[in-house]
Amino acid sequence: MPDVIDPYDFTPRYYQLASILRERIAGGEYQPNQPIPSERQLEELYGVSRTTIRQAIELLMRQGYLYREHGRGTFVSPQKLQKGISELTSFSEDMKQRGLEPGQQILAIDMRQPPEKIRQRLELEASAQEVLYLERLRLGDNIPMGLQTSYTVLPPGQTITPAEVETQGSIYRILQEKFHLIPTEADETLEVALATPREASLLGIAPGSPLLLSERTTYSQYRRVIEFVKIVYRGDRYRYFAKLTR
Amino acid sequence: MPDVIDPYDFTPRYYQLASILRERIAGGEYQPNQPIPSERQLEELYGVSRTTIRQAIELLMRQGYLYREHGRGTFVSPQKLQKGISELTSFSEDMKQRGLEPGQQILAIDMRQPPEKIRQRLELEASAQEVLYLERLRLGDNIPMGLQTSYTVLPPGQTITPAEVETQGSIYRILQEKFHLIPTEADETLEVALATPREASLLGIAPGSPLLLSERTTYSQYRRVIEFVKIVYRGDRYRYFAKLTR
DNA sequence: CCTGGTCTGTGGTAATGACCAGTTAGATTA
DNA sequence: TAATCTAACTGGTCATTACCACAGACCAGG
Repeated sequence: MPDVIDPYDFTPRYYQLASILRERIAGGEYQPNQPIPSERQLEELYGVSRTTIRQAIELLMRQGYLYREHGRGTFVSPQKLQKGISELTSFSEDMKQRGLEPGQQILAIDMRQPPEKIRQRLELEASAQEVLYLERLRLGDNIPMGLQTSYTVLPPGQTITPAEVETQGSIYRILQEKFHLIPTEADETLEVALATPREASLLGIAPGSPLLLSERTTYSQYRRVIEFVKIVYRGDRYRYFAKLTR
Repeated sequence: MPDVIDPYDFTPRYYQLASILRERIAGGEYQPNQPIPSERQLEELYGVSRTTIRQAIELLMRQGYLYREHGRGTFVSPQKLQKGISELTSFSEDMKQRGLEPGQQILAIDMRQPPEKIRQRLELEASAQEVLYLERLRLGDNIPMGLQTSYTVLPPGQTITPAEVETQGSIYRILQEKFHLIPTEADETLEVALATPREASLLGIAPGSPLLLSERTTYSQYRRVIEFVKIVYRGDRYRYFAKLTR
């Protein structure tokens, strides 16, 4: 990434500028809680308009790199760089962020009519189409971390084969590459549950052991439900992170 | 809220416009998954520039009311209005959102030197100042929901009296009104824990019962740590909500 | 010594005009 | 008929100019 704006680059200028500033921050050139150059100065420095400058800065603010104070300036956030700020991630990405090698063991995969409760959460009509059912044991560094049950809504007439899931690993990637469906938003709930005998034996713990139960509904860029996922995590191995803002 | 932009209003025009559009959506005038007028049309309709239109729309997108598709239009999100989208809230606000009457029973309140582990999370120097220690039983509709332990950093020399906490209820409000400290960001972790005998008796459950353990570090508008809060919730009574985005 | 102005630099809001980049539907062409 | 092109939308990016609102420093007057 060069240090100047390239007008012949395809990517927007405000995006290029954001990358440059992000590097300056990462490189320690701009220190935490210290101001970066003012908008008017940046205008001079990089030969772009204030409109563009502000777009770049807003992007970096949303990403948590900068904060502003009216009348004072724009400052570098003192955030220790921490992965896993509550963004929408798949289990695979989640594990990688924690520095663990993601793995999985598929227990079931087929197309089926979802039960009534699930059908409602998928916002499907009663004349229900079949959805992809998938039950997987999720591993981190080859150790069972959780048991995941998912119902995925595919475009009518489409299917995903077991082979595809095996090789790709991430359902999200398949959805994106094959159907151009991009998960952009999700609602998640977390609560405590106790392991059933089946869950316990699969996870290698005693029945009745405490679990962290996550239920997630994922929406596409068109605000349609893509999937409903239920995961029970081993209570002793998993911790959930969230970054909240006001 | 009028249906026209008032140039003599103190509030920014893009904010006024956002309110108007939000009402049109709430009133069903703009239907879910249907397009709202294009940016050029809104320019005509409300007599403001496209710059302002776009700011209003971006605001409503961040709030989840609208989504856009390049080349097609701007559409109303089909989201059922749901409270508790992962925003930074206090326990009191949280309870209200769930339709429960928040209550509390203060078990301890004093100024003290925090233990080493806590001091690090508060990002305080070793020459540690005293912080406000508070232990409260949190109630929802007069039923124990959780046990909260908090360490709050006050400006040097300042204190908060038990009376203030009793009457105000919310520490956040006191911080804001008395010290102009606004909580703007927080990091939270959730995991499973088992009730100690003391926790169990306070919460009215059996020792060893599963709990949802939340640890939260809250930051001010100046990106300084305001407080560190640990809450154990009754596993059978509490569920955590989060809204994730990509 | 404090109080209240004023000046200057900061970000915040807004209008205008221009062009780029997807999407769609109707007209045109093979 | 079917494929293609084109024109007219949509939102996305960018430059320029102007003025407002807040913070801080400095200075004059009490």
